[in-house]
Amino acid sequence: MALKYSRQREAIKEFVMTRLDHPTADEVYMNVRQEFPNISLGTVYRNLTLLSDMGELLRLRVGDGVDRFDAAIHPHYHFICQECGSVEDLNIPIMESFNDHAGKGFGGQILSHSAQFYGKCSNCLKNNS
Amino acid sequence: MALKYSRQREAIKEFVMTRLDHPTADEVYMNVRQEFPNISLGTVYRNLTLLSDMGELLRLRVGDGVDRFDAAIHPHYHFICQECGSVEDLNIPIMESFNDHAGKGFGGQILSHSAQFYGKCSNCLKNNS
DNA sequence: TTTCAAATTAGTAATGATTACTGATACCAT
DNA sequence: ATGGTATCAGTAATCATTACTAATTTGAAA
Repeated sequence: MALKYSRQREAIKEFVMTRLDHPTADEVYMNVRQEFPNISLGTVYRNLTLLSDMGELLRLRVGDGVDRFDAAIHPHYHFICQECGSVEDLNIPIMESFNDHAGKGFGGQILSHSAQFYGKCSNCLKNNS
Repeated sequence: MALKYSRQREAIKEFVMTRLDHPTADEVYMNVRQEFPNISLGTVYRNLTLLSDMGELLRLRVGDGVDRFDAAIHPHYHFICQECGSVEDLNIPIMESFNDHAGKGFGGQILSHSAQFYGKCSNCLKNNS
């Protein structure tokens, strides 16, 4: 099971890296299809999973039932717009002390956390809906 | 579409309220079936969704691909054991200032957040696996 | 450069969670 | 008691994701 190069995997990774939003497998599929018209959705999923497992991508689950993929692999928080569903990275550093804070009076051991922030993105604010 | 009483819905809500862990729809189904052997999984889902929409239950998505339901409807953080997958409530208050903190240098408007903490639960710590 | 085993692919079938549909039943105001 | 409608059980459909398989691609050794 030594890893072998594949042009499809390369294109998938390249595409995710160009995006600041957090494309779903289907969005990746739709776009990579322009370069590889016969690529299959299974190939996209397999490679996204592979790249995530290798730590070259982040698999993101923000609770909308679809997996999203993020080329920014450093730990960070996410913002989800309640209006349009868009997902953005937030630039504040991870609050490490939050782990200890949450562990007060808790019997187990807390090692990490993730957080999602909700509200309106700048676009939806502008269109004041 | 006035709401009508149903014994099934009552039993579903009752069951979730007795539980401190966060049962999935299937777990609710398995248990309510003891009282209503013919209840269908669809009925369980419909009522869990209805109760969540009415704000009497919380629908929880912690990223394991299954929806969980929580009778503790006040906002609170969750802990997920990386060992056994169990989900527990954390008793610390929501850190409201986190919203403003995260909004620094962000163009949109942050109204709320959720957070999940990961590690080992007390049970798995005890069995030091 | 040819060769060949192993990894990867495209295509498709299978899975698992959830939702939608339908005719029968239960609730409840009149 | 009755009639209208919400709810039900049962089942089919959907959606995201994973698994399977025969054919193709890769890359290291001959």
